[in-house]
Amino acid sequence: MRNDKPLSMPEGGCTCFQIRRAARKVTAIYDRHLADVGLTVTQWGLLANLAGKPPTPIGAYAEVMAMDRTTLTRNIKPLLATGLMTLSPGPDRRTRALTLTAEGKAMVRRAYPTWRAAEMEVREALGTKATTALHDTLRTSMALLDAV
Amino acid sequence: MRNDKPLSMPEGGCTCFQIRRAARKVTAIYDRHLADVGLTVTQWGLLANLAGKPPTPIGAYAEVMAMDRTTLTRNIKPLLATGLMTLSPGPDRRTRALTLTAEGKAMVRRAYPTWRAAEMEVREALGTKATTALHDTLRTSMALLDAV
DNA sequence: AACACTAAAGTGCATATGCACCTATTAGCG
DNA sequence: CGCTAATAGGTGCATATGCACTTTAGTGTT
Repeated sequence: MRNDKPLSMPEGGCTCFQIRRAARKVTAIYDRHLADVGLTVTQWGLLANLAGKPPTPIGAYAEVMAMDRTTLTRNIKPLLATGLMTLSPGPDRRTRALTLTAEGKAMVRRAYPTWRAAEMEVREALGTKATTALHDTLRTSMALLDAV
Repeated sequence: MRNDKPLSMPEGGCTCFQIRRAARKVTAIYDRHLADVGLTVTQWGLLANLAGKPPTPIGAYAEVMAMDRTTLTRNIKPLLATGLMTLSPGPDRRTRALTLTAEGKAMVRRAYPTWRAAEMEVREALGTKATTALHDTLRTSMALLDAV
């Protein structure tokens, strides 16, 4: 086997590159839609998933969102600043629990159709079959990686 | 159809959330391996894909890497600072062309096995079938989204 | 040549990401 | 009770991301 060019196609063959590229592309679509209501897709996710939950500590919510705890700490900053969620003291003096405010709930209701529009744009671009394949593949892959 | 709870599972059902979560997870694996040689996966990608290319202008390279031009401008900063690549003047006084330095080429050779190790870790966690499915699905999906 | 238009790249701002490290508090154990 | 472990959370630093805007340089038209 010749081996002069062992540095083959990291961009085409690198799983990480592929998935990051896809994340950038898809994020751009969602962010473009959600900009109409002044949210990023990350912020939308944090708000929408908190809706209906009881006051949730930072660490627990980070786990739910599969996000680093310190990343969550920073990601909620603009949401706290705009009054869409609040940090209330937990049972523990260490703990601080996240809750949606009334404004936050209103925002979730307002942003929902916008999120749906983004979701539909992707769904229409991909078609039903590719959309299902993408969801299934990602879900399966993540389950396998989480198991490690 | 009842519609009292229209705000259904954005985290499970949101394509964007799924793909960003996957990107975080996979990035962590690659970054953990590549930290051994002092690179992030983004930096590895930028170095490895520049190897063998003639001096490439910023904008052109951003397009190759499917990355925003201004993001590339910033991502190359640590690579320029550590002397792994250089910006030389292009044919045009507006243009600045990227090239790997000798140190950069050496780094690519050195980091290659490390990258392979990360790739293999993911591949082994997923198995051959899921790995192929992930690659194919992402490639297909991106082609469909780029077409829009 | 003068002026408008386009192209290449950088900056300001804001967010997203995560490791290493720090602080405060609680739980547990002798 | 007092010391130690573990737990919850925040900060510093560095990178990653991209939109809006600016700067500089080439292009083209009259």
